[in-house]
Amino acid sequence: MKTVFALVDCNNFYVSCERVFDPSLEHRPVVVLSNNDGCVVARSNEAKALGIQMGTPFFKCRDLIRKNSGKVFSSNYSLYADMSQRVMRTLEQFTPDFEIYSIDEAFLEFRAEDLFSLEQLGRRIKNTIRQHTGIPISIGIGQTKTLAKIANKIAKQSASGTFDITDHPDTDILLESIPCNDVWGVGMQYEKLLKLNGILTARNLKYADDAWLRKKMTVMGLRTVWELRGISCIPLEMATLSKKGICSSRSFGKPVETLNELAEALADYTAIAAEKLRKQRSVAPILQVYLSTNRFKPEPQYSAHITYKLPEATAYTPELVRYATACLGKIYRPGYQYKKVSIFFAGIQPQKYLQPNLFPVTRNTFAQKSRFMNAVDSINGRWGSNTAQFAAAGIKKSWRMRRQYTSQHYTTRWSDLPVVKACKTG
DNA sequence: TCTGGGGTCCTAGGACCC
DNA sequence: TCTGGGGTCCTAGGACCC
Repeated sequence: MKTVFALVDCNNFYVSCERVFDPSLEHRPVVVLSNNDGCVVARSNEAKALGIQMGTPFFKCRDLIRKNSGKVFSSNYSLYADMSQRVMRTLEQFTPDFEIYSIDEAFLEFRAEDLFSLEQLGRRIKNTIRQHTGIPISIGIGQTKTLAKIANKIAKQSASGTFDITDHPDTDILLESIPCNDVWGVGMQYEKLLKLNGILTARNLKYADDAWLRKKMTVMGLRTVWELRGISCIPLEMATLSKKGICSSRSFGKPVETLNELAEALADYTAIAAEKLRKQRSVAPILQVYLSTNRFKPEPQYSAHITYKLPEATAYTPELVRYATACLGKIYRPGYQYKKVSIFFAGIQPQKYLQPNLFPVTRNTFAQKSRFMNAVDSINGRWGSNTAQFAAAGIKKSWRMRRQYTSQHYTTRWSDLPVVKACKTG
């Protein structure tokens, strides 16, 4: 059975989410910043035209944006996650063979013979998403996921916003115009390696030697190249798999020196990661704590990490906070200006396979701990995160990240609902 | 003043086993 | 004089993605 893949990608997703609720942002340079208002992570086409690159530190382009009457937003993840869900729910209506690839991308698979015109189908999807959610998208169609990705890049440049590479008389001509680092799976390191070996375009890559690729870029690289040749090697992944590692990490709004404040922040992040753990009904047997200063500053640098194997895997926040705090105490050195602390849970396993320790480590039973955590999670689910939180995470939280330009929670908070004003006509 | 956060997969090498 | 072969598991590190 011959199938084709369509890659749907939301255009400038975070910016588009903001624009849905504020039409005055159309035709203006708009950027959305990363956590802590650090770097640019989304740009409108007008901002791209000003030469603002993905990942540019905000302080380097602030003036340029201001001079061009641009608008800046801190990231508003609850808004973007909610809008993403709406897009995905609409996409699902077009095929059961559907993979959510990221917050703003999805792969759809179709049986080629079922379809009259792929290009037409693409346009129908695009119009429906626009009508239902207000988000503009681009669609690329190809015989493999990698080719669909390339088709999507081409679609973004076209007026229609869709492009079907299966329909093209000579793909080699198209691939000739694509630099090899634009191919999905080729990053900076491989780009350098390929360049050294005279491989500059996607077309060069397509005809590179298999044995050499296998040796230099592992099976992953070989898979990518076969996909360029039209042989599908990367299947659709429809099930959402449980995470194998869960991390929570944020840099501070201002440098932090004391162990006390670091421990507060770490407790806060540990509670966030533990909630994710419980959400997928897992427990963690191993935790890692990372600590580091600001590598961009000329001051003395220090970074360290420590791995700790728990006596018994758990998702119980108070226990995890206790272990994490003890780990932090071991790697903390006074006299440094710290920028970031992180927690990482590894070796994650389903809670139902939990191997209890022969010698119980706490007096509370598993059932008691579960009931307590369930109560905390449902309070926060109902009334908003941080409604119930642990005192270890502090009250003042002076280390908290900067978010100076946040928009409203238009779709997830009653008090922030957009208001439609009536106006007289005629 | 000011530089993000959260994941995946693969490989090489060492420890350990019989 | 002379010191095997084959396997598994774990970890660190490196590549990639959005």
